[in-house]
Amino acid sequence: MRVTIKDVARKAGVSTATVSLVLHDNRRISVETRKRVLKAIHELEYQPSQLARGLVMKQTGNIGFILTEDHFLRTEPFYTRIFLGTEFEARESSHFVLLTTIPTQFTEENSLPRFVTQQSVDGIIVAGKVPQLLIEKLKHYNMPFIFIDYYPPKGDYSAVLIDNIHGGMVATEHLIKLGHKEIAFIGGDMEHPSINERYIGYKMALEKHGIRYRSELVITSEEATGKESGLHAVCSLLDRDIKFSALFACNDAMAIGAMECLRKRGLKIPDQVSVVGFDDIESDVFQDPPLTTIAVPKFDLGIEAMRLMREVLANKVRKNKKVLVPVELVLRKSTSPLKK
Amino acid sequence: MRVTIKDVARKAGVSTATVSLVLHDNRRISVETRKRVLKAIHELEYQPSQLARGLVMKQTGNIGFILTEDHFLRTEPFYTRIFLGTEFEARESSHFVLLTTIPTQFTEENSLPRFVTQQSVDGIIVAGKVPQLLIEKLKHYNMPFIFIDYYPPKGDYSAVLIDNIHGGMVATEHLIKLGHKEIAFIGGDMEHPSINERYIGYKMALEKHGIRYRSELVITSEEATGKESGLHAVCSLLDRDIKFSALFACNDAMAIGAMECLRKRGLKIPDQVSVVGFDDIESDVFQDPPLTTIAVPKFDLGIEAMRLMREVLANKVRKNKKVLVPVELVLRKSTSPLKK
DNA sequence: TTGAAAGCGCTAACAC
DNA sequence: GTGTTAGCGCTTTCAA
Repeated sequence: MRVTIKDVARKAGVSTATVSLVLHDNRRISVETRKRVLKAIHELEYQPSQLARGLVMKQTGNIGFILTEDHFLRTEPFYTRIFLGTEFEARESSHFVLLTTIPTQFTEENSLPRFVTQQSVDGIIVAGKVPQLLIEKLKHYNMPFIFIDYYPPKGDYSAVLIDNIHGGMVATEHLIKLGHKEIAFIGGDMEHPSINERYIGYKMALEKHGIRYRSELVITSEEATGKESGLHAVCSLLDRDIKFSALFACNDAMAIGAMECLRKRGLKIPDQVSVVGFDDIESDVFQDPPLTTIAVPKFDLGIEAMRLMREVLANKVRKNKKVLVPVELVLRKSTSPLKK
Repeated sequence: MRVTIKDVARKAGVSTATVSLVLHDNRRISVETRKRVLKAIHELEYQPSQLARGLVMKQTGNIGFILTEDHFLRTEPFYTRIFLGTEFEARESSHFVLLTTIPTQFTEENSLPRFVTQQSVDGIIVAGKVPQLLIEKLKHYNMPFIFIDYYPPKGDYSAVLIDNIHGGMVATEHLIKLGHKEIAFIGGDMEHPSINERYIGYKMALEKHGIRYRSELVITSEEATGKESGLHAVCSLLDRDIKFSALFACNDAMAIGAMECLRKRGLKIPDQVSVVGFDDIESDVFQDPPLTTIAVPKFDLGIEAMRLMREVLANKVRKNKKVLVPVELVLRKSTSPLKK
């Protein structure tokens, strides 16, 4: 049989109410009894029942974590790291995180995660880009939700976002400081806010340093943001005989594809072309040369989301607070000063 | 305010007990009232509180899922797939799965997952190889646990395992049927039951087909089971001038490393050496040539674990039942008939 | 500073 | 067949 608050009360010679009060360290308990109760708790190895507590306090102690199946099953442990951050931070407030995936193509036929229909969570964290339909459906339930690394086109929500604009600037400025002036940008899925922001950062850096923006140096027509897209984008640049001494790819996957093309065409990295990516994925280090990039602190994204969730749950904050997680340049071997 | 069983009872003009009985579809309720109750439930969109239910039924409705941080963050989505299987199957019985990681080097300093110390789960699923210390600590809590793809050296537990022996046989027999007689085996971390079983399967197949086991064709000295180990193992074989026309690697990672070495040494795959792996990881398809392997149904492993957990929870089964999940040969391009 | 008691939403005897 | 009632383990007024 489980040790209950009654057992503790009996052992300490007090009422259950008193035990409850010391548990919530209420100060109007005398040091004396407080000590007795604590001792009893310790000796009995008492653990309060979350169930009973939740029942009276009208909260489940759970947070739902939703992402698309694709994102969760990605080879790159991007979202798993974010989840881990959330789970880690959840320990601070004794929350549990219920992870579930939704079909990448979420349609009317698909039902919402059970923990929302069943109201088994106090709030929902949505990681990565998700179908608008999901959001619409989620709105019917009276639960706070927080986005990570995505921001729905309409509506005003709480979110934890990557500081993409700044990252884009830093990446580009790094290249500029190395003496480069002909800096290409390749991106894909430009609808995605994150990608678009990195592009904005690129443009801002150019402007700041008085370098003219040249549209022929920019590829934004790729549909996807994978290796193949990167390869394709750079090849198309090269095919059109566009000259550039440096390249900023909107993410590492594309950067890696780009390097593949560059290598194939016999261009030396970084001697002839400097390359910088974005994300800091695991395989960067195994590239030849290792890829210089903007590191995104995945774990921190999860941590911040959980913290924000706590604030929202405690009504400490307006429902549309945003937090921008800083990124930083990681110097590896794919960039070098412009050779004359 | 949440819709409760009382609201339903009032609306249907019955007692809460009746509603509860309908919910658990007890048959001694007249079709008539049953219908009324169901209607009320539907109209009010009533969702029973898991909290309240759990409190009286003395079960949390949660299952804990533990794996090491390393395993969860692996590039290859092996354990994430297993988790997904568990989570998917959990829907059948309205369970929630609480995923948490433990440090890969779990020591006395590390505490157990909160959901176990706090008794917030009804059972625990442990995926992958974990430190013995974890298991010892877990035993103190009176909860059933089930292992996936690992079996502790001591003790007798419930487990969902890959049919490695059979898989090892099938892989080897495939090679034998192709005419190969000089079949090398490379393995690492032979303490791991799964690896060792695959090795046993290899030996059994040889014996079955009257092929003499030759220890010089076997490398079991590698510490790890990664790409580098595979590369190293095969190179050492080649360095010693050992002849073989086929190779069975204990997993795909090693197989891929092996192919790298083979390619470097100028050996054609499959013309000069046929290669079979084990696991069916994502990158198999991108190898040159695509790797023939034994496919492990990761999702199914998770499903089976959850099913087994249900049986154990319902006391339908002894605590040490094991289920072996079948594997199958996936033919790709890395094997071919022996060339004379 | 502490205790008595009500009640969170549900289930399960036990009556009727 | 259906209702009454007593909890499950906790928190929280309200009294004392």
